[in-house]
Amino acid sequence: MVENDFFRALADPTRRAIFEKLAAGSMNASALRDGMDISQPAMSQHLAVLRSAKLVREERQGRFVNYEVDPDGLALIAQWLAKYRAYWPERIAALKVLLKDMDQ
Amino acid sequence: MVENDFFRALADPTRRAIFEKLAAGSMNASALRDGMDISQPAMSQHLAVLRSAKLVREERQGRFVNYEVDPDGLALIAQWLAKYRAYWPERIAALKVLLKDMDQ
DNA sequence: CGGACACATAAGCACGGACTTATGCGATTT
DNA sequence: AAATCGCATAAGTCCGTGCTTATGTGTCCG
Repeated sequence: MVENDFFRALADPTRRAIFEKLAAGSMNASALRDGMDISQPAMSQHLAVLRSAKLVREERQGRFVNYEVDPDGLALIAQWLAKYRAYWPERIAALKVLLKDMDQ
Repeated sequence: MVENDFFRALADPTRRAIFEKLAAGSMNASALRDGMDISQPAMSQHLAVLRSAKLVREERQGRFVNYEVDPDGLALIAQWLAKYRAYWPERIAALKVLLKDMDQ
């Protein structure tokens, strides 16, 4: 189940912090670590979870692995959210119109 | 932290099933149970988690408690998603325009 | 008024998941 | 070629969390 993946992946605050950092600009695993007080294996494991949730994708560059945000995961979240657009508050009701394009 | 709440709440497949059921129509806790193979206390605990995440809200009716989808939670998810609209695939890029209304 | 009902809460348990230390594997450097 | 570096994986530990059984609280009905 795909939904299980991205919700579970983002349920962890550390992984959300990693994701936010990558959203500000792609970087490798070591660069992600500094300023985060997290061990190297822990970072590697978090990235594996984010990867399997399609929230992040890797690109090998020599002995470095560059990570960046994967739009696929965000699209999956948007699709999940779109299923419940009937309940969205009026403030963002205008979204309904546009999301019709997404469905087909 | 609010994000922590709704992501963690939806990370559990049983709670997502409950939420989907409520999205199809509001009902009380007992009605939610049948066809779900879940004990009464478990359902009550799940509903408490969904409630604190603002994904669901209750409305007491006599000795029954009617539950329904709370738009606030969905709005919070939409807001979170909006932060990363720079990475959305082209297919739903049109959303960017509309989401500007949501930010302000 | 007393019992049944709908639901919430308490307490205990078992399992998953996030961490640790240790090690493996490619790639680069000297 | 050997050492080092960047990262992944293995194995073990600890804690959060989802379940259970038991009980509490409030509401309806006979």
